Amino acid sequence: MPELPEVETIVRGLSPLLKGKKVRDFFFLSSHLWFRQPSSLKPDDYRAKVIRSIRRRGKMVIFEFEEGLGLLVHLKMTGQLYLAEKHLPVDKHTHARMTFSDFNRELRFRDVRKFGFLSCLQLKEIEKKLNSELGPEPLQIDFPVFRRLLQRHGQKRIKGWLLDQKILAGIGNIYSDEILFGAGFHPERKAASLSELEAKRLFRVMKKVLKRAIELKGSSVSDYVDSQGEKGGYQREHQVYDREGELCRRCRKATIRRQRICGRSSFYCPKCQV
DNA sequence: AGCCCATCCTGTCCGC
DNA sequence: TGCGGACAGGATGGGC
Repeated sequence: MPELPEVETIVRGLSPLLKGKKVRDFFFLSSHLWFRQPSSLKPDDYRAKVIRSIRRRGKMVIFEFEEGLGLLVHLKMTGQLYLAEKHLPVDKHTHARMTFSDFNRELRFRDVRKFGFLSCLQLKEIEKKLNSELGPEPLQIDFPVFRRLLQRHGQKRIKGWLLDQKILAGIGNIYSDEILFGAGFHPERKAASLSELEAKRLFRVMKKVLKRAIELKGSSVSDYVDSQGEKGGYQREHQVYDREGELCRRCRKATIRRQRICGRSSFYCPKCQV
């Protein structure tokens, strides 16, 4: 599932290649993608527009075109956004394509489970939506703000706290489990139960895990590939995620437990995480 | 405020 | 070897 490190990797891959390129054609291949998402613009409106920038906010990708046009993309669990040679055939899971007049590859949106979306909106509308739906970026936040957020939502369990996009934007099921293992906290600990020192540890580990995952171009579980169709490498460093029944890599005594917490499969070491 | 559940969707896996 | 059912999960919305 593309979370912050995966989406960051995609954006870093797309940005240098697509910045300044002019759209030739943009079209949806699946009607569900068009009808399920509110849009104020039509795909045809993007014709001949130049891409000014591509950026990430939380788990979302934002394309900025000239004249205030924007495109908001969320990959949810199985979405893919990548560049492909135009002549390569599209399969039934490819739902949108964008071609360029000055680039020999095309941008494709593919999503097996159809949870992801593209939203054709003005940049101003996108900004408004992001500001109302997302909390701050985990890699930009400073410790005092982080601590305040822990206290403000203190009754939440720490796993649900990390997963809540309104509190912090970009962390999903894989990284919440890896961060909690790294910091040594049981996923059901209440956010407000962390002492100042413990909060600092969580803060530090959160940044370390996310940065390392970006270095390795994300975790390839499920369908994740980057903008060039390549897999990431961070899954090789997973300590707990999807390791149920395996030996804990830290204590070498307990085995990793899997438990449904906050509506998600949660993996943790019962000995190392308290 | 926060928890739980259902919903969207389809490929995969398990048991018979 | 095949079939049916359970399961996975990001975000949302409803009910408690």
